[in-house]
Amino acid sequence: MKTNKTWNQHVVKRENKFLVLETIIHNSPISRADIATSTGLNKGTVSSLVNELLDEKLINESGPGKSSGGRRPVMLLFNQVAGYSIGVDLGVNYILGVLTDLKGNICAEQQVNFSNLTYEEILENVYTIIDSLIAAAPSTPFGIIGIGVGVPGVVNKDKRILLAPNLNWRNIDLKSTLEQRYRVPVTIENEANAGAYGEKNFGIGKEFNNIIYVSVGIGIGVGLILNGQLYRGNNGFSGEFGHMTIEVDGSKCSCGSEGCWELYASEKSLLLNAERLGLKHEDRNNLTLDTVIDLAHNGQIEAIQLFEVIGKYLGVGINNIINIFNPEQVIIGNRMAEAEKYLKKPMTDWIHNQSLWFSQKDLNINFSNLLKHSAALGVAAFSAEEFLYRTIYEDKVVSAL
Amino acid sequence: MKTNKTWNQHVVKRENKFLVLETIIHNSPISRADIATSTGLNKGTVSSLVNELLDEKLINESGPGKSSGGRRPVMLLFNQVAGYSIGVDLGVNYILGVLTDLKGNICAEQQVNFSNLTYEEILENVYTIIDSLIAAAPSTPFGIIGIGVGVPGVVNKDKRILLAPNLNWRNIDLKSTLEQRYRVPVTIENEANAGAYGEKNFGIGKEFNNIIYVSVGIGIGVGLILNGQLYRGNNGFSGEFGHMTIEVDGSKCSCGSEGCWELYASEKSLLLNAERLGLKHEDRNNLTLDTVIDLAHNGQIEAIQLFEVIGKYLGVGINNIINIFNPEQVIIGNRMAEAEKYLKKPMTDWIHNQSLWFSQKDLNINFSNLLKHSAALGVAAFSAEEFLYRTIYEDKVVSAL
DNA sequence: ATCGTTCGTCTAGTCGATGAACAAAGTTTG
DNA sequence: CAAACTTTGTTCATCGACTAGACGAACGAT
Repeated sequence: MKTNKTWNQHVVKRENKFLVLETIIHNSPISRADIATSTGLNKGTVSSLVNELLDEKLINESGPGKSSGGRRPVMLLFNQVAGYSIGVDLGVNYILGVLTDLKGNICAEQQVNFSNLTYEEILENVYTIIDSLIAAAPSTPFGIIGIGVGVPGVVNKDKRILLAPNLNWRNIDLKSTLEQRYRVPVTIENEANAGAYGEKNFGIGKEFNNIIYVSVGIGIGVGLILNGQLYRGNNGFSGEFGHMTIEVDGSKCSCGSEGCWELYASEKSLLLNAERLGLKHEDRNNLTLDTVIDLAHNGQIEAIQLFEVIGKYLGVGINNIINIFNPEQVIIGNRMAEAEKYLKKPMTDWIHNQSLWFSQKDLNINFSNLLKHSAALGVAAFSAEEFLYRTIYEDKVVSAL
Repeated sequence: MKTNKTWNQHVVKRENKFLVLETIIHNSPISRADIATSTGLNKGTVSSLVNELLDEKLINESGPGKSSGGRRPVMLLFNQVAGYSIGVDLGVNYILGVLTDLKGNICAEQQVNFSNLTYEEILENVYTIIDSLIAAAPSTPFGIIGIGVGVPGVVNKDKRILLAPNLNWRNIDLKSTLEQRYRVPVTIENEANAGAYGEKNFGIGKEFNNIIYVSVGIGIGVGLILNGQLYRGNNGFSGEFGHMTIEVDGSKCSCGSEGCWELYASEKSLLLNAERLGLKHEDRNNLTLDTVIDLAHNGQIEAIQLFEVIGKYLGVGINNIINIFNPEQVIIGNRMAEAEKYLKKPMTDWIHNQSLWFSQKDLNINFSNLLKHSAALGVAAFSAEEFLYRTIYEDKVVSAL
């Protein structure tokens, strides 16, 4: 990538320092000598950069490692507990908050479920969750290094929530609200983007660089990792795949268009179909995704067939995704991923039959393995990554992420 | 962008040298002093880099410029005639070759039309065209710096043509064939990718960084410029938008799937519909796109209505594109763009009615202004760009483009 | 003619990467 | 067990690219 920036030795140093840090993060424990060979940097250079990182408390020396026929190396570890990050997944009917160390390990977790709350009430719940996560954080050199929030809606480049239809939110500046209260950097991100980032960093997408993460919940959103980077579009609105037309002149969608994908393949559509069938759970009368899954588990054929329909339509949309992006990996995530057992076959059958043969080369189709944690971990990782940038670039350069 | 590479002073120098060259290319005539202020580099640094570029014949000094109250600056010009590039657009029923200078100005042009030729026959035509373009090139320091070919099919990362359905080609290594004959670097690229690159560099897309170029010919292909760079997908197969399903269980497509976009919005579909209607041109009996356009120009209502249908379906697909990519610009190119007059209104009407309001912010929908030249100019530009990289990076580093 | 301004070059200085030498701490071998 | 070899990590002199600032040249304005 051509960056239209001038290069000088200061940039070189920062870039190399970041490279050394990343090498330690992803390969710890690792010795100075190994860093030198794996990065191609000179031993002396690595030594001096490592010493700076030690001074900044970003890494630690652990005891000596195994000898390979000579002096034993001093192993270096990423100091993943130098600070803690908070990630909040703000769903349509739940809030999930996690406290993670800098490497994305979950140290504490809080969840509340609700329905039909006002913005103010939801905000109170968010405060409560964040407060208790902060209280749960050990005392560390850097403390809480940032808060990330994933929302089921459209977020613009200034991190303002333009529209969250299922929450009935419009034009909300949650970022400033939280920053004023907690005095730490806050980032707001679309839930699908966050989930994609979570899967890329901690989940099943670790090894891949062109990932399409399909978040199937009440609606459908898509997060795009292209060439290893999150693609957000011109204004931050990319991935509104839920409103991709798959049936011209199909049923009307609330978005104003017709035949949108999420009318056929989302949780909303599943529940609608279930209701139409008059499906009922033994001990409840209010249908939810979980109840339908229960029914399927109990072997009820209608419930299983409902999932098979959803699976086929997921296949239709994913087939489009494959033709468009030629991705390495497609990940199905969010709540619907829990029905993998019933969705997988009809979905992959459709894809194998319909997709162009060359597109199926090197293609992986997976269900999320982080399940409900994808988005929360993703936003927490955004904060952690930005914190490392800030620390290395010392002068308040905001990450160009 | 994080490149997992080490940085040292050599990289810094090359990068700055390339930056200076780009500044001259895009702002010539420009003085050394202006380059310094606009790049942020020191005057001395610029001076020494400029002198190297002069030695390498990549730039020229022209006479003194206007004084702004002091010594008159020496103006620098990009030596756009240091070498010439050849771009070939290999269509389904035509070959268009252009000879361009390094800035993309067309110096010579050759076209032949044909139908139903074998690979060998087409190859002969390509040779003839390239030979005559080479003969037309003035003698220059670097001569012909490369040949680019755009093809209507799927090209993998090794530049092998895996499949060109409308030419009935499979697994063809045109790159090696041409390189052996002409002994210059050859690049093969999908026609839509090439067109996108052409429009981004020379056409209506100059000012934009997130461009979706929709090439509407016999089939439909799409070239993606995301964050200023061509996105090719994991294996180079991205942009097979023609086979995006827009109608589940719609008509069968040759690709094996159903309801593909290009069944509704391409030249192929236009001609099919025209035939069904029994449309006939005065003096010909074989229908082509041009004849239908002629009929529309003559006010024949059925022909105009045919275009309106195509326009609507173009709108359907482009609406999907907008929801998916949140682009800055969508460009409709290739042969169908010539019918802009009849397509535009039904297309934009559909889009304005169906697209989410926030997606339409900062969105430009344009028809190509390079018309049939987009792809040929694009591939020529690939070669030119790679030549500059090679020259600056001297040791045979292949462009990471 | 003189003064102030701008352009481009030149020189000394700074900073970071590099390579080589070296000390420290191991292992292997006879 | 001692000698020889290996590997690790530090130190130091050197190199190369950028920078700041001085300087002369060229030009406009007074």
